[in-house]
Amino acid sequence: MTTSLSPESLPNRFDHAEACPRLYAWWQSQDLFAADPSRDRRPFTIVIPPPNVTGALHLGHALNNSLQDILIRMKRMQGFETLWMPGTDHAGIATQAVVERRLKEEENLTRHELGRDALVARIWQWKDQYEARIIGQLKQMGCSCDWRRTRFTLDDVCARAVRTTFFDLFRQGLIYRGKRLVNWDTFLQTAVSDDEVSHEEVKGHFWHFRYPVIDPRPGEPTHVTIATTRPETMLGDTAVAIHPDPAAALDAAEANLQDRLTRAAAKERGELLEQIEAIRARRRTMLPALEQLRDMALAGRRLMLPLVDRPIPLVADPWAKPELGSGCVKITPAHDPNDYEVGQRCGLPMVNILNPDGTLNANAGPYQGQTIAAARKRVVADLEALGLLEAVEDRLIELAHSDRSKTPIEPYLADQWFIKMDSLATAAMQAVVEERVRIVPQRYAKGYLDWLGEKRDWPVSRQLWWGHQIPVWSKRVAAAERASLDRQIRALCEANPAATMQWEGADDTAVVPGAQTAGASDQTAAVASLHVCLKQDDPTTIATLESWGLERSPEVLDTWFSSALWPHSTLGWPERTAELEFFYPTSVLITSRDIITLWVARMVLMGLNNLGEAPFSEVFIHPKILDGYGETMSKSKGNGIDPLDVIDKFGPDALRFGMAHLTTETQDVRMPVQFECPHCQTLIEQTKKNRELPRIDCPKCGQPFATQWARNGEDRDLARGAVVSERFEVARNFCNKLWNAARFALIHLDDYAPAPVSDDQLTLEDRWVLSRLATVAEQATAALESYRYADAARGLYDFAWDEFCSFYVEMLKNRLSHADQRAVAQRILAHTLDVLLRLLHPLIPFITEEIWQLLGRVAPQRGLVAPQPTALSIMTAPWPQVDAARQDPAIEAQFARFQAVLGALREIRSRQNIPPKRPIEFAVRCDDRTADLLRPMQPYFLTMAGAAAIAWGPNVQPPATEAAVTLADMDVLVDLKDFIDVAAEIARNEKLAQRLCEQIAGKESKLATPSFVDRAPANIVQRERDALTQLSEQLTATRAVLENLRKMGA
RNA sequence: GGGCGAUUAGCUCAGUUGGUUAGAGCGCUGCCCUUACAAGGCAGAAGUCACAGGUUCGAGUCCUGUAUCGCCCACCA
Repeated sequence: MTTSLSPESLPNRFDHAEACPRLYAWWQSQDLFAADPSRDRRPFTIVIPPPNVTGALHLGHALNNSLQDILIRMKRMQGFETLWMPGTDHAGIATQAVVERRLKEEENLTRHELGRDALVARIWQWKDQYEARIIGQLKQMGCSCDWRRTRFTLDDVCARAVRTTFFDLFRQGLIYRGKRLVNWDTFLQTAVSDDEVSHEEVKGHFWHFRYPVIDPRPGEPTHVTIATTRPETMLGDTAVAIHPDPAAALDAAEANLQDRLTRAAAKERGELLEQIEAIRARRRTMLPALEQLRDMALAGRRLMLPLVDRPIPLVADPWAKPELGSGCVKITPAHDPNDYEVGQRCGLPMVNILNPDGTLNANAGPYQGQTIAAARKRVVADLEALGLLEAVEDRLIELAHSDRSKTPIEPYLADQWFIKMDSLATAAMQAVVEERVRIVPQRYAKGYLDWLGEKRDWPVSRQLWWGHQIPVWSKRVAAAERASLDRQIRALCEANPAATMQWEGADDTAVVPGAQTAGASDQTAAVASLHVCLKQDDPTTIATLESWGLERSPEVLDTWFSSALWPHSTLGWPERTAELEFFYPTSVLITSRDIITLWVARMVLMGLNNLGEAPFSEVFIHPKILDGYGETMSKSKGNGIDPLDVIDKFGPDALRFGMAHLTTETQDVRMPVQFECPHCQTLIEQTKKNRELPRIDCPKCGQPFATQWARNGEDRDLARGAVVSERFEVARNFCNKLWNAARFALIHLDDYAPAPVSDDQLTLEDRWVLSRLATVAEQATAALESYRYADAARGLYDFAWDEFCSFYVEMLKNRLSHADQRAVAQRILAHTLDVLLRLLHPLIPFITEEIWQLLGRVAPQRGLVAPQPTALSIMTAPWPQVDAARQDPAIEAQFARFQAVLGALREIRSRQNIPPKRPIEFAVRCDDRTADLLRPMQPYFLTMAGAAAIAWGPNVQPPATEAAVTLADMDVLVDLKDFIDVAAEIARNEKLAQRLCEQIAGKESKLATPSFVDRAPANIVQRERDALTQLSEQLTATRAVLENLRKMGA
């Protein structure tokens, strides 16, 4: 790689738009990202949390991937054989929904009209497009993934891992068929997962209905009252429940409240007391009626379900809560998970009333064909007409909406494949408890353990087309047929180890949309289902199975199933590949907290099951990025930031450094968002109001620009305003500072000649900067190794800016102009910059590489003691060793003295408004040692503060007209000659004296407290005494100065 | 309902095991286009560390409670 620029003609800005793609392409051409398991080094592995191919990456991804690349790059420099495994996730429902929606919008087609194969082909096209875009974004961010190994959760390698795992679990008996309430999206006609459902509070009603009792006996109620927020579901009711022991349940409820009362805060007590009182009132007024209803239930009394005129039983079940409502609850087993449980316990039939498109089916009798909303109205009206509507309350209801289609979710029960979690979860919990998997920050381990501790079986089937199709062939078999089929299949499985079978018990309550009523009596018919799982798509076996009437499940697996295998499927498992042997288990997983359970826990569980070893030893959970209002960023809200907008404006290094700078141990990070006017670059604060506008008029230049909401042609033709955050300015400015410091170095290293340097040639500032550098290297390394990214970024920032640039480089300006000092100065400069670049490289890879290349041209041989040739790329340069011998607290303390005097001089200059070019004279009253130390620094006072020293030592006489700054143990006295602003100086000193008095008073009272003097550690007490002495001396000196000034003023 | 977290300068955030006078960046004020950098330099103003108790010789830091905000999980006939 060559650059034709000479150092003097380097631009004063790093041109990231030009340089970054060039550098990235060069890294790739040199194979610097490639991981090779045959190399004799220690492995360090990270698997990327595969981004969904749903769309482009957002700022959360930018954070996540920056943090991974930072670690990867440091480890690579530390000599590890480093693999960062890239890839993307097929993201089941999310991707299918996006493609389906486009299909509808652009071609007005549904997926059923297009057909399964064609739809899947469309989604593959979408995937190719977005995978390319995502990988492009990662590359622009500088991510050093081994791209040759890029995987996709639906590719052949991953598919094989999925098949193998599913088959294995199936054979172990850990996969079974069961019922689960699904969130049915009637628009997309598919089930959606819980995390794709958002709950909104809407105004709704709570209806109280009365169901007539069939043939009430004397003294019995004629009606039973129930309440519901979803009246139309009454068409699917198959019972009304009453608690089997209302008195005991009331006692239990009261005991529970009493227990809470003992722990409750004062504010909550009133409410609890009210509730207790309500229960007591119920015991007095309602208990007899409830017990009567219970007796009726036990006696087998039935109710007449109105509108469809279906007799339904009154059942006794503890799900009914006597402390709530009427004490009776309607039971709709096909549309409510709790009701389903009741149905199971009481042997109730299930009546599904819903078609897949959200209209009511034949089970709804006269309401068949109506939409839910229409049916709801009519059910209420019809019940009212019958005089069975007892009351209507207004109530806020949490209504579930599908994130994908924005339509209300309808819950109903469907057959699903489940994974038994008991043993798998226990193993995954142990891995964390025993710290074989360490979660950082540790507080997140609790959520992981709690979630796994519930051991809720994992429903893994989805009614989708995009995903790994479940490799199970099934048939419902009548009792008569069972024995012969069993014999056939059993023989087949014995002959073929890649086939395994399972009977599903006498379960005839399967409910699918549109299914007819399944009566309780059917259960006795003992129709069982036979399931055969195949490890491979072996055409002969499939043909055989199909000839026997088995059909493959149309369903696909939950997308998290394939994600759970990611750490080993990407390495080629179930093959024992060299990669798997070498790189598994991986080193660390870096992700955000919202998928600790969905993903992290399942990876641990599957890794343990498939390989007997957890997939990683550490999990780092990074913060979440919120907008300026503390809301999560999302494209649908309009407050999301595209990392490419940030890269365009600030550059990829600034994006990464900014991300690291934000990554503290907190769980959230706020990032106020601005629009950038494309005409005048003004930043316009994004508000909740303007973030949804299609166009915005720039308040500065008045010109309009488009936002992501631009829909009509006129708006779309406008220039688009980027959405950015000024929180990246710090990082951008830092990169610029570094670039210019490097420019200074390059300009002054033109005659660099590598020669050994001995310690006695080093000046105070050399020793100081080397000491600081060693400390910073140590701290930055420790910080990055323990995921304290912000500490690393801040430490390096402070050193580079405040110490290297503001002091060391400034001081070099003198020495470089002296021929006899130039060579040593150049050596230390080149060395310091070299080490600093290497420390910064993981954070800001592009700019450090560019400088590294340029530095290599003027100073190819660097090193503190003996010159050494440097690496071709900074990526392969060794990580700086911590040079403990260079750490010198004494030198740092001495340098601090110099800095203090310099600061005092600058303060006086500024206070007195002395023109910058006008030199001043000063004296320092201090002890002899300090004087000896500071005397050689005279040239620096001249160049850095425009101040010439006229005297040093304990007995210097103050100049006639002075301004003074009193430091810890010395006075800096400036001769102000004719330009003193006496009044200003008096005011300043008065203020200072007052502050000193306050501090002295504080210290004195502290030291006068016997308990402090007696009980605090001696060193602390001594420190207070020393401080008091020093403050008193400062006060005396300040008063003397004041007196002098007042004389002058008079 | 359960859990987790936050509250420090106008804004965004640091603040190690409790111990001198609580820091940074942005913004603000003043001076400077000083030959690496105006995306810069020098200096300055700005804080009742959310509130109330407690522990301690000593609390931004530890404990309890309150308020506000946020996130996760569960549930709501």
